Amino acid sequence: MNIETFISEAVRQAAEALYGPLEGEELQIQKTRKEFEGDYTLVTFPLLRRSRKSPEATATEIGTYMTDNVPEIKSFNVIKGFLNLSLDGSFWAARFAEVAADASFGQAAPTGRTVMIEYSSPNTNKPLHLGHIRNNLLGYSVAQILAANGHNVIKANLVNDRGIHICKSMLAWKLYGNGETPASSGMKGDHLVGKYYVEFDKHYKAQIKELTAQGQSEEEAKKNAPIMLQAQEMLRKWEAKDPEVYSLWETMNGWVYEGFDVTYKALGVDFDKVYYESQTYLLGKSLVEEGLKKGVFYRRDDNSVWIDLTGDGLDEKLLLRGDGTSVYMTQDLGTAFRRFEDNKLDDMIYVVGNEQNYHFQVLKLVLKKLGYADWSDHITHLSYGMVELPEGKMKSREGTVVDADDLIADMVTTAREMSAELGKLEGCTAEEADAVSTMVGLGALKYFILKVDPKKTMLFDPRESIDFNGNTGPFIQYTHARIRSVLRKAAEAGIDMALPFATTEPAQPGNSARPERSATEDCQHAAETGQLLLPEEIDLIKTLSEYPAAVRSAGDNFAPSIIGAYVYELAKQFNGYYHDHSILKEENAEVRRLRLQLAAQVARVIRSGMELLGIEVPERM
RNA sequence: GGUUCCGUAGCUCAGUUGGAUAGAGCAACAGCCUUCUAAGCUGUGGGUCGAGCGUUCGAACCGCUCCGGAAUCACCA
Repeated sequence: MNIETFISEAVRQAAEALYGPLEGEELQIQKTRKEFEGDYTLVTFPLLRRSRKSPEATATEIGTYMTDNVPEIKSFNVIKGFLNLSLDGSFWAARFAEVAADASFGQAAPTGRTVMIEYSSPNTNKPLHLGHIRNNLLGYSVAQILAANGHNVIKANLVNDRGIHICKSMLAWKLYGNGETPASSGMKGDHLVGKYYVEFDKHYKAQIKELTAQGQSEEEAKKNAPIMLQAQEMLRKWEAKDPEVYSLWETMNGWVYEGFDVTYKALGVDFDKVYYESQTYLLGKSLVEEGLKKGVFYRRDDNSVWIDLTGDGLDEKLLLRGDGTSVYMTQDLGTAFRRFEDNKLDDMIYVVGNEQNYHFQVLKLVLKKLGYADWSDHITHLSYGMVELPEGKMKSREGTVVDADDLIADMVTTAREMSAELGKLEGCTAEEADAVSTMVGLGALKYFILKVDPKKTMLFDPRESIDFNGNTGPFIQYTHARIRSVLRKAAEAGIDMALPFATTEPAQPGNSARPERSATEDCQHAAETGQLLLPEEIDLIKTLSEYPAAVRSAGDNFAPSIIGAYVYELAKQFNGYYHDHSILKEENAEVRRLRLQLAAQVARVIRSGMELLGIEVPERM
């Protein structure tokens, strides 16, 4: 049952019985704030023009009507214009039974919509860094969240494997590499190629210096540096499919992909489709022709094609070079078009940094002007903020880039040290210690990044390692591990765990493992006899039942941070409960059973929520 | 200059379509392990929600104007 719907319908009926038909926006219902008694609150101000009474009188009138007519409403109180309604314990018991019995809790029914989400999109000339980590984690998590919202999700990666930057690495390797390979150097492929990209830049700068010393202007020197001219020559050869250049390109890209695969695997992200720009960069030209025909685009004297967007507050934008070759926009128009057609997409999401906001604004506008508004409207640029260091932006030239592989390794090492220090690794095999350190280190990193609203610029200070206490991934993982530990102990002690709502199958007659009462009856009985459902337990049930709403909201807003906040709140709340109430030592078997089940459901939802963030949770830590 | 975005505690961040006395974590200080894992729990201090107008019964949230910061406005991708 959807609780919010239930409440708002009940309130609507009460209000309409008292004041006649209402408009939609006149009913404002929200969760009651912690500091007041009650579960849900009606804000009466919008109703006053109907009731023609004071806020207090209106609230009291509706509250009285509801306690008299709605069995689930136990009591109410009025504070200023706010009507706080308290639901009966058995109501929450029934909700809990529903949650426990729902094997796919948090997973929405299929919507039939197909959504493609493109993320990662690396260049093949250097290894991944912290910025890519944010991109990958966001992309993967949003994909998980959309799947949980019932969509068919296609995870796509568009690899930028061509262009002058690739040639720079290739050329530097050819000139200075002495045949070095990942195998010969023991270096990860992407790092090796990245090394030569840096090497290129070093020589390039030296040559510029030399040329300016000879009297050339800086601009001339940049153009005339021999190494740059050679790189451009190499690009031309590549485009002409020169066998030697092409083969080198394939080899070096192969190294990079091997390296990326390792990083992706470490991050726990994957893709359903990988596109290579070398195969798509010629797309989009037919769309340009179409635009010219429709008079949306125009051709300049030098034969280049443009669109004038000044009427929309933007600028004039180039769509095709004078020599007929594509630019970024041409390609993106083409790939967008092809993807919608090939995959029958309902939505297309690009996880790309906010530095490209303008590009996507233009992309959508151009598609719209071409008459593809139905697609344009279903393109979302999931624009995320940069990750900054205390001294500002990461700059590869200044060596302030935080390398993805290094960071991951550091996090795992820190996790291991911390675990050892706390004595958590005693009695563990080496494999277990590895597995837990990896889980916790990555959990800390991922949560740290995903808990921040995607669109905000975020700060990362490499000098202070990421926290493991407080609002962190390990805190949530730890809560899960503690619950699992309790459940293990219960099983070992042979405590009755065969709870009817612990399982997905309906109770079978003759299945002796199950008690005779149903879950709901069990809870209700307990609630009636006052043995179960302490206020803290009701609070936990309330929070548990909000999980689907959190999943929905995270999906609507493409915001893993909403899941993060939810799971943290749940874990925190459970920790307080755990501290105050013993589960295994509870003597009343019925109460103990419910507490075990409550703990089990909290663990389940934590696991499920963390899965949406791409974070694993350990059985012990 | 145009466009887009951001500004909340010393620091890092929440704050769901406008609601009650603005919340967490870190850092600081004070407590809690003979008791299901102390990576935990409890308490204390800490705020002109960048500023000012306006809309409203009610604004951190909506509108306008400033101030401060970021990105972008390439025949790069």
